[in-house]
Amino acid sequence: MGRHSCCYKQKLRKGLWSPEEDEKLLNYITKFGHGCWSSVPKQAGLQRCGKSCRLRWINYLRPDLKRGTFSQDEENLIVELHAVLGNRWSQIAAQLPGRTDNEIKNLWNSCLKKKLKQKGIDPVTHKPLSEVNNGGDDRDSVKSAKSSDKTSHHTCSKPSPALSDQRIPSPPPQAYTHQMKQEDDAAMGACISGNSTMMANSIHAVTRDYYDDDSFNPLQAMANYAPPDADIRIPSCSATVATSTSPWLALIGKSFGMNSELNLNPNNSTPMPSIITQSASSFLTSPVGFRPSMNTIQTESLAMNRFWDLGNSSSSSSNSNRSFIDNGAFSWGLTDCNLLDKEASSSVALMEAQNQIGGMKWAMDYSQSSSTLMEAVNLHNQTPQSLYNETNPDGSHFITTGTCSSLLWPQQNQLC
DNA sequence: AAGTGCTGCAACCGCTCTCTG
DNA sequence: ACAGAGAGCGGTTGCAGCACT
Repeated sequence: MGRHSCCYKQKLRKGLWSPEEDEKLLNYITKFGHGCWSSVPKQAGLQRCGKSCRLRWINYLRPDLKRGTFSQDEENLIVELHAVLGNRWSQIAAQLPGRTDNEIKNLWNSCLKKKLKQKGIDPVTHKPLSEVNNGGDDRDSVKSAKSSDKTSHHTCSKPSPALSDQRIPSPPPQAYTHQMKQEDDAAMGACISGNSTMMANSIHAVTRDYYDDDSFNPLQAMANYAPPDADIRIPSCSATVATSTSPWLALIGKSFGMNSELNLNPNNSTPMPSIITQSASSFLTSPVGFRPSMNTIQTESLAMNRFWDLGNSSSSSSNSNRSFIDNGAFSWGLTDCNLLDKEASSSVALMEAQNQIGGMKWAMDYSQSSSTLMEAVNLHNQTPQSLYNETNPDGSHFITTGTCSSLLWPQQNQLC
């Protein structure tokens, strides 16, 4: 416990900021920028620590802040994002222009949690409260009940860890066998072709990689493995994707862990819960991806030998074509929903699915053809790499990489 | 009018990560 | 490789203002 080290050195003001202090800070940063925060208070003539100045600027003085109450759309988006990202307030805030993480965090703790509970949804797991209570582990609810018997919200104890706090451990080293690849290929193919029986297997195939259970959440994993400055984009645009035509959506819905009873039969038109549909559809119908940091790749991703695809399904009824580019870190999901559409392909001059692996950059040029063999270029040594147009059991196609696979499966030549 | 409890917001605290020397 | 400083994040607390008795 104690004050930040910089505050020990001299007697610094704490507490609320006066209008004069605000003006000094605003004037200084407007003229000179903040640069090194620790030097800001001195330069600006403030008896504050740099940390306090930074916070005041970010949460209150920044000119691009949108003040005022949150709209219903914003609240909905926060709930959706929280379901995916957990208490990653800064990442949630990144999706809401003009809003700060602190603001969103306060809104969540003071308002949205209650609203969800009133709707019978557990704010931690985003599952129905009845389900959570049955599990007997609704710690947050228990605590809330206890604290409500007392005095104020301040008596709330530390909430149970959200999904985001449950860091996904590095997967155990695992040899990648021919059989496993075949299973994965079949599973992915099934995922694409909409074969319901095989799709069930595909879920298993995807999740089995790391945890031997269905709790694995690829979106959560993506967020967890992403570096703090990662460019994770979950655009708010929300095209309608019918679950009946989008097995991949069903897969992601399952992976969200929000509805374990999700019917995976693509011919079944049972609507998904709206929160899943919206989250998943917005996720899937827009370019999504992030650039893993080198550290991430070196320390975590390269230790894996299997990865998942984060592409998006076609929003049309066609689920036959799909591109996933396995590159050893994550399969980049930069495939636009129309990318493989022939008419649209010409407009996509260069859809870059670029990543860095050990200093190599990969770029996929989709401008040549949308349905035949494509070329990937290793930018590092300019070596063309082949992409293969593969055929699903039902005759539909999907695209996968050739030589790139040696990165995905580094032990390809030493298969068990 | 005074006391009490509740609420929402702003700010602080401690921790972790990253950068730099 | 290591230590220290800075930046950023999420959890927590302090407090002003409001509602209610």
